[in-house]
Amino acid sequence: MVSMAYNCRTMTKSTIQTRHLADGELRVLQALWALGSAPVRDVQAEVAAAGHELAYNTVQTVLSRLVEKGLVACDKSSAAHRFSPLVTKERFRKDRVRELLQKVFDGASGGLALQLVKQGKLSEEEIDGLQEALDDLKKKGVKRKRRVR
Amino acid sequence: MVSMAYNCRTMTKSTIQTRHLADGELRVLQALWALGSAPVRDVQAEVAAAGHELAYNTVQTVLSRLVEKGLVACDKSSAAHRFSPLVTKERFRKDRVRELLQKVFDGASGGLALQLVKQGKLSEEEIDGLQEALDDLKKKGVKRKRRVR
DNA sequence: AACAACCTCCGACATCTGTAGGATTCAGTG
DNA sequence: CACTGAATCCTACAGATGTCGGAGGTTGTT
Repeated sequence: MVSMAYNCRTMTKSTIQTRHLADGELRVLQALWALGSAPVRDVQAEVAAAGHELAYNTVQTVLSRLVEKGLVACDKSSAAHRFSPLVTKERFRKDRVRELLQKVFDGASGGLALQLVKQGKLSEEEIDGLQEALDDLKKKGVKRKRRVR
Repeated sequence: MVSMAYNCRTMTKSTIQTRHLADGELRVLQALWALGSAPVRDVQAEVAAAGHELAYNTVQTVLSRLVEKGLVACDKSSAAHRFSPLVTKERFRKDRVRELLQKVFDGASGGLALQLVKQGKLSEEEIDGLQEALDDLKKKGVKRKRRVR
């Protein structure tokens, strides 16, 4: 029924916006990211493996809600339906960061980043990766106006 | 399931953990951060100023819910109660970052930071600040096991 | 065919959030 | 003191989520 709750199906990549998911839904989606495509039974197992036991039916309900929201696809061709994620983990992460920035950090990326560098225990590799990214940024881009939104 | 969702009133600073707040509650809390301490009327005005018109009673309800959750204090000594935040914006931000890290980034700070640097539009100053922070980290911390906070 | 296993579908109920109306109470003014 | 305007308190209702139970359809096996 198309459920236009989230019209995240316009085609420009940057238009897609996933909304904040509640804990349970996120857990199930994460299981799907790990599995790629799977029937309820497997998703349930994966969620359980991740530390959250849930009744079969519960997983099913959550999955169908995710389908309604357009975040998961359901292939009904065979007896046991197979579900698969429609958003990538990367996309989702990006959106969550954006959300956090807007809602909690007044859009100041620098503040969040700084907070992270100070509070997160970064490994040497991570530090290197970051420095590299920063150098890049500085070198080639400071004025490039990348318009989004 | 006991619903002990929020027993955040133990006194050690590091024990306090604010839970994810819904949008409306966050907006009200933000107004309080801006005001410091204020009666409903003022909070309502502040929230409105920030772009969200709400009925007086709505603000009041949200405030009392925040009080229940232990995030806001209510001084009833005078006729019009005065509300004030019990958590600082900093504390809250820190917790939200931690939450995002755990729920969406598998605890990998580096991933989030990188995401930010790439996606967030950082100003030159922010970039400099970050590089500095990173240099610091690298210089003094790499092998020292770094006792938590 | 009859049975057991497994699935899906539908319905349900509790909690949390958004939003607010109506009743009640209180403080200041003729 | 009676009235008025403002503030508080209580109640409500709808939508989103968390969590399932039970009815009823498929399928593989005896």
